Amino acid sequence: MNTYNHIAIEKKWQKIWDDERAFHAEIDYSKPKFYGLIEFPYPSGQGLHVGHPRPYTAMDIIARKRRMQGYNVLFPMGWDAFGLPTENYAIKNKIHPAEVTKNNVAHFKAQLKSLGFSFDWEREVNTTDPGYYKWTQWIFLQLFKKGLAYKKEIAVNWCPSCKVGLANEEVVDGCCERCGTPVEHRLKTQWMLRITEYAQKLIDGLDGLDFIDRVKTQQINWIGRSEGAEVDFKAGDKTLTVYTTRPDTLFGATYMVMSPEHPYIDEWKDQISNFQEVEAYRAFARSKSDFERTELAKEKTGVCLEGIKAINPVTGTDIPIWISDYVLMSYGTGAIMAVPAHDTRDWEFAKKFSLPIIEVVAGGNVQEEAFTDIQTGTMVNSGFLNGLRVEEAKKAIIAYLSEKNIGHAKVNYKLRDWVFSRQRYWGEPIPVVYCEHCGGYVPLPEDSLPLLLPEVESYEPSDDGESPLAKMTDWVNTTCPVCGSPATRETDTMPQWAGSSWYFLRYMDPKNDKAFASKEAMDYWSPVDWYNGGMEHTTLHLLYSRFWHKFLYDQGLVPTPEPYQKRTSHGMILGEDGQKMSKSRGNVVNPDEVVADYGADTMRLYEMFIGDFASTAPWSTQGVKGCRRFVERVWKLQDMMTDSDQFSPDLEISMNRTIKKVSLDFEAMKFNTGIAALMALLNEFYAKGSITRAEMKVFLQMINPAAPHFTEEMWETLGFEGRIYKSVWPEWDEAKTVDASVEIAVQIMGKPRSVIRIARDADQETALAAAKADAKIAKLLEGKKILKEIYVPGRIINIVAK
RNA sequence: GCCGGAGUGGCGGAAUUGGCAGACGCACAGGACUUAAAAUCCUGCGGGAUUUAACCCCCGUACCGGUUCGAGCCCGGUCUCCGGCACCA
Repeated sequence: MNTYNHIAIEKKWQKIWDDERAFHAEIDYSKPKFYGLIEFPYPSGQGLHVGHPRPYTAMDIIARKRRMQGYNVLFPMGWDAFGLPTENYAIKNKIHPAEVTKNNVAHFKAQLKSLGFSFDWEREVNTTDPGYYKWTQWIFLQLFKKGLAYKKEIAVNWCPSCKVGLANEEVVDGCCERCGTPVEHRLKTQWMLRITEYAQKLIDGLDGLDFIDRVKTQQINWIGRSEGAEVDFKAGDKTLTVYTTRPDTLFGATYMVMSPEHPYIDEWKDQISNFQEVEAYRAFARSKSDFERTELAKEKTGVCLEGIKAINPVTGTDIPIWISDYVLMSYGTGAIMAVPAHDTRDWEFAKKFSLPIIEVVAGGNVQEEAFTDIQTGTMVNSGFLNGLRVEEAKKAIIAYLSEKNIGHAKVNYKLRDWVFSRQRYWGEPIPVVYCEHCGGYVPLPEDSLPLLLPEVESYEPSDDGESPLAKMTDWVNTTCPVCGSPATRETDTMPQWAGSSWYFLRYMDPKNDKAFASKEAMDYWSPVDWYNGGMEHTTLHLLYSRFWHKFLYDQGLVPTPEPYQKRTSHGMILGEDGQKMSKSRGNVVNPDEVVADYGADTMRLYEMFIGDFASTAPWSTQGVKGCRRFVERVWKLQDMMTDSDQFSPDLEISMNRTIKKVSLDFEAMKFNTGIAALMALLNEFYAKGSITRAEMKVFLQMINPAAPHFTEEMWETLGFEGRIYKSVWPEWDEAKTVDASVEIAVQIMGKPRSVIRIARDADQETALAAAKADAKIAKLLEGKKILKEIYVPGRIINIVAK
């Protein structure tokens, strides 16, 4: 037997697979299909990280197994290549970002190929390719035409280091997700996408989907639906509307609070006697960054608007209006009714400023703390609501408000519209022009797409927050496609999330230049059957792409209301020291070295064997060696093989059990236990000192999806027919997964005392007789009275005796 | 603070979902082979008590209590860790 040379073997088979177009998804729409998807990487300059292959190997195993089970499999790969790091690298090294991208992609691709993934490379996509972003722009135009893309002056999260506006989802603890710099607020005109329009649909759509629960709950929490009511208060000469989830406590509203940004404040300027003080507070609130707002002690601050009074609509009482930054302009109406007795924040505020606290739900001590329980309380001090329970009172007050026309039920969402523009170069140009004559933004004609990124001298963004494209006056100044008047191009570009919001559709028909994908291709391949990705994308990419897809569905452009049928998630791989891998810690494992030293097959097996797929796990070089040892032991089976084309009788059950376990475990992403079962079976072959040809065939097939190279090599060497990747996945015989006789434990008083071997389907009488005949059991039962006997066939016998 | 998830040997982790806790791998120890080492193969490996040896016995799945013939798994309470959200009215 030749020695195992992973370098030669892996190179050989990677070339053969390429030459044979082994993993090309057929355009044969009559076969059953399987569309498996993993998140396409951002091709960074650092190259592949050992974290990348974990989900890729997992889905590769599923894809390879499904092919062996007769499916037409689409398992594609591409590049999410727009983005800041490339642009920053380009600026620093004076290379065009497109050039940087090209180099990085080539490096990534070589690394992925060295791992032997069965991607259909003929369907490779790249978001920075004009043939691709043409359709990103096209979809944007559809959103624009339906009023879902709009421009608005808003206070954006501004990262002073990246010099770019950020979406809410990109701000973590008040800091820039990417560089950690505290985010500031800046007023800027930004393109927005009306994802809020789809808030309810995004919640409802989750119902029929096979997403892991963590993902569903996180999306639901992020969307943040709440049910309540809007109530109108007379306030000065105006009507001030508030949103509340506790309309039942209206009788306890002893003051109101407006956000410092509320527009009424300026309109009341002449009537507010302490306006200077109010202005000072507003300036103070404005200067606080998000970081300070979340990190600083949540000590309540605020100023009373002197000279303006509101009236509680149910009690008729005059109540004061305050402004405070604990009320946000971006949620509800930007104003609240304060019920200090039953809301923790209002209670703190009322205590600090000595405002009256009136109990309207009995059950707590509202002088000590706010009583917020909605289950147990009964209404008091509340006129016609007295005596009702909270839920009843909510209905009653809403009915009353509706009848008087001063309020109504209302649903609110925490989700906010998606800030869609970036003041950077390396992104998709937004295909609109601003035309004075037409009085606004005019979309470019669809047949003029793609709108190419112009060549610029310098990619550097400016401190004033203008995109590098703004400096390109030749490009910016154009004519309006509608009226022909002079017009200016939009100079902001799209965020990185744009291209990834629909890429799975492009894979279905990647070269189409008439449409983003043909109806035929989408009807066949949609939806993605299984999408595995990181938890960190739950409220970003995953939510954004569901939104785009739902929009496209509503326009009749895609066949399914949801893009992904199933979503699973993998855990992170930590450094050997249990810490997150990072350059500064010096604990980064380079996948190229692992592949070179141990081989791709070992690397793949190890990453699957490392632990529970969904959990984080630390890297272990010793563990890698253990998997290499497994590969070599399998390799050495060649010397032990006999010619028999049957399973040997004493291994028949093990064989069938292992086929079943591996088949089911892989399907459930329990790769660690699936591989453990293969190792256990290997140990059986070693214990026996031989393996039959029939056993070898099935054994190699089961290992193949996880470790495709050396199994293919052994398949060929041993003279099995064709290619292993084209062979048919083994089936198990359920009847042969169980032995006729079985060992079961015999307990006395719940403690295991002995083990007996009896027929699997032995009846209670036989089983108990056998148990009592056991010497140990007989001895322990001597002189005792049997009170109860439990027999669970195939599992256990428990005898209760005193 | 709120919402999720978890806590099992020296380590990564198993446990048919209420039925012999610790599969499989790593590390470690002993043995075989070797001039020797590595590699490889075999054996052992939760803790304790006891023993010439085997059997046997006790304890053990973060902690306290409960349900059950039987609990790592279910219920009540406590602690710790991880993830998400966080002044959302």
